[in-house]
Amino acid sequence: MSELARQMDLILRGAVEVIQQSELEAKLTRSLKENRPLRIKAGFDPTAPDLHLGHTVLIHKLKHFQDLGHQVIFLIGDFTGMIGDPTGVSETRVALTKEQVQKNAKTYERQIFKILDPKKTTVEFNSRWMSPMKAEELIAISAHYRVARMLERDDFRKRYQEQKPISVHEFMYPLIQGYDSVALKADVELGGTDQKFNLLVGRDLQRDYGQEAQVVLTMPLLEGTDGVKKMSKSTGNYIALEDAPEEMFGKLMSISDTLMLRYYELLTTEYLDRVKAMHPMEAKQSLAEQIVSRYHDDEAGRRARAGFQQKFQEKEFPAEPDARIKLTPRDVKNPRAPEIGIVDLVAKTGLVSSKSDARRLVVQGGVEVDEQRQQDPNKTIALMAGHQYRLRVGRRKFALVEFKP
RNA sequence: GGGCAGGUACCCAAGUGGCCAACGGGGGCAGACUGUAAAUCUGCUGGCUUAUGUCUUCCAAGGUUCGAAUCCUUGCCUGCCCA
Repeated sequence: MSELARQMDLILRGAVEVIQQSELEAKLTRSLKENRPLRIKAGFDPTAPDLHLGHTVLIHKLKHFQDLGHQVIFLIGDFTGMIGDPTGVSETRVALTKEQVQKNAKTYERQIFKILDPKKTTVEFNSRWMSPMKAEELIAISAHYRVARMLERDDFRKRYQEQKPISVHEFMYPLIQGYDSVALKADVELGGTDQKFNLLVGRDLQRDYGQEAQVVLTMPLLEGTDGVKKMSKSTGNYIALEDAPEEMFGKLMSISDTLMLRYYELLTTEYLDRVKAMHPMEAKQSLAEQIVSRYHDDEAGRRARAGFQQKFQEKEFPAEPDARIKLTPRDVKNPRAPEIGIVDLVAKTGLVSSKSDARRLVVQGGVEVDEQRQQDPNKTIALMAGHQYRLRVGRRKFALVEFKP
C-alpha cells in the first residue's frame, strides 16, 4: 500500500463525507512530496464546561491526523461561543458571557490531552484575531455572504418557515467560523455532519480571500444515552470525560444494545463482528470498562466494573454510596426515643429534590432501608446509635445514614 | 410606523369567569418483567408542618369581580402581513 493510500485509509475511517476527495488526495500528495504537514482544524464550542464522549469522535479523528504527522489545530471558539452556535437548535441560543466562556475553555485544554499529544497539538482561540477586529473588517466579512444562502441552512430555513425567531447575530456564527479557516490557513476542517454548512462557508471565504479552499471532512454525530438525540450537555444525555468512574460506567451500562454497537463503532477500534458474537451484557461491561480506563486509568476501570457487579448483579450495598449522612439528636423530635419519619430520612440524604419527591418515591416502592422496602410514608424508623442504615433511594442511588447521639 | 396572531408546568399543547395545581402527548421518575438492554403494562410527575389542609404558579405590573390562566389597561417578548 502506498503512503498516500495508507493515509487516506485512516483518514476516511468512520467519516461520513469528504468534500472533495480529489482535493484531499492532491493536498496529501503535495504534503508528502514537499514534506510539509497539512494544517488540520477542528473547532469546539466552549459552551459546556467539559467535554463528553460525543466530542471525542472528532478528537479521535484529529488524533489520526496527528499520528500521520500532520499539524493539528484544536480551535476553541471562545469568541463564537459568545454568539452561540445556532446549529441544530430550533430556538435562539442564549449567548454566554465572556467569563463563562473563558472558564470553560480552560477545562477543555486539559481534557483533550487525554487523547491528543500535547507536544504536537496547537491550541488556538478565535478571540485572538476576532477580538481586536474592527467593525469595518467584520462588515467586510459579512459582505462575502448572501442572506438567501444563509437561509439555505436547514435550521435557519426551518425556523424561518415555522415563524420562529432568528436573530441577525446568528448569521455571524458561520461567517466567523469560516473566517477562522482563513485566519488559520486550514487545509482540512473536521466537523460533525451538522456542521457541514459552516464548514462549507469556510471554503467559500478562503477562496474569496485568495486561499486554497479547505477540504471538509464530516464525522457522524454520536447519539446520547437516550439513543436518539445527539449527545449534548443541554439535553443532559451525555457522558462527560470527567464523570466519576462509577457514574461513567453506570451510564454506559444503561444504554440500549443498539447504541452500544454504535459506541463500539465510533469510540473503539474493536471489530464489530466480534462484539456482536458476545453476550450483550458482557459486551457492554467490556465497553464501559474500556472507556472508563481510557479517561481515568485501568485500575479505575476494573474497580468500576467490580462495583457495578456488586451493586446491581449481586445486589449488595455499594462500597461507595452516593451520600453519607450523620444524624444528630437535633434531627429528631425526642432524643430519648430517637426516631425519624421515612420521608424525612430520605429527604435528609439530599438524593431527592424535595420532600414531596421523597414521599412519592416511598409510596411507589422505590425506597429500601436495610434491604426492607418501606412503602408507608407515615412509617417512622427507630434510630439506634452507631447503626449504619443502608438506604436505597430509587433505582440507582444509595445512602449510608448513621445516628450519632 | 400601521394591521393581525400569539406568550400556559422540562418540551409540545388544551383550557376563554368558579368543577384548575390546570385535559392530552412527549420526556423524566418509580413499580412489574429483565441483562440498570429493548418492548410491554401500571402509577407518579409545583412546594410545605401529608393535610379530604395550606401556600406559590398560566410573560410582567396594575385593574374589574364574591371569585381570573380566562375580562380590561399598560408594558415586555415573538411571528406574519402592509409601509
